[in-house]
Amino acid sequence: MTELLKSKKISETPFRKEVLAIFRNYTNAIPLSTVEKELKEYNRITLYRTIKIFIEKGIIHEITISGEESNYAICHEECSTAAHHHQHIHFKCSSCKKIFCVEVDQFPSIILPNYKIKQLEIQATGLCQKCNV
Amino acid sequence: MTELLKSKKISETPFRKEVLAIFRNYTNAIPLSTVEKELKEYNRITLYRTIKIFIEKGIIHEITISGEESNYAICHEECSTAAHHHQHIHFKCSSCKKIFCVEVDQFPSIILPNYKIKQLEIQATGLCQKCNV
DNA sequence: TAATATTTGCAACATTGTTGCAATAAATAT
DNA sequence: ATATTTATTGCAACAATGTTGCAAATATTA
Ligand SMILES: [Mn+2]
Ligand SMILES: [Mn+2]
Ligand SMILES: [Zn+2]
Ligand SMILES: [Zn+2]
Repeated sequence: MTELLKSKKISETPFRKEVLAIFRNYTNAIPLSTVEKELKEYNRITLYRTIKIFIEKGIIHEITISGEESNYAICHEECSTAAHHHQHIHFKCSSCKKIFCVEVDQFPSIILPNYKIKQLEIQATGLCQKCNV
Repeated sequence: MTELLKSKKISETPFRKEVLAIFRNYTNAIPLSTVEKELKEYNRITLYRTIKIFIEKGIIHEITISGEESNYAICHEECSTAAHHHQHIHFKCSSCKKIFCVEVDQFPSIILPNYKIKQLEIQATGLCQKCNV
């Protein structure tokens, strides 16, 4: 299962495997601080570089929400090295604060008179299943 | 026209008027670095605090795009002190790199089986009118 | 197993944002 | 208009976040 690193053509080091495993253990997106908590021991700089290369290689993607720490999640769709083009939305639960990547069968489209839209990115806020009892 | 500061119940100081005027002179969203360039002379800390209070009071709103400097734009809709609820999308032109707040007559809605969506935030990428010749 | 390419960790630095506090300026009440 | 009250500004000092060059260590390839 750590074939992923090889398939993305980056060296398979213990540290990278460890970080990848952390992302895989979560069903939601997580910030750097969570990755840090999960790692027993780590070098701050190496972690930054690991996150960076994971994003570049299409292993994880970044989710930014105003005024909050960036979150990161595994790319389930096949992401190119060049760009992340996800047809899913980012859902933030206002109760448990977790951020989920959610597939949606009918991704909306917008037409604007004076703009040529190539891509949409959608963030939703609300309640996740667990919190919406 | 500087009534805005009074109406938002914050003191009307020369510096705040100056910063507000800068935002009003742009039709697109701008990052802090642009505000800084426009100001002849300024105190870094005061500027941070000004941006912060402008956001809190619903005068401007923040637009965050992955891996980029935050951008800020005047709130044209009436924003409460509590939260910014904009029914417009944020459009980033991949050519001129400008970010625009764009009204859309039919704001899309999404229904997800396991989530209760309260609010959507939409970012679009593509070409603006000027760049789409 | 040796040669080569890549990653890691250190030191040092850059950038970005925050806080306490006294001086200053703005708003309000006389 | 002037005094009183309240809020803002700027300084110093700090905290958090992210970056770079480079030598040692490790992974990949031959
Ligand atoms: Mn996602
Ligand atoms: Mn906007
Ligand atoms: Zn939840
Ligand atoms: Zn453009």
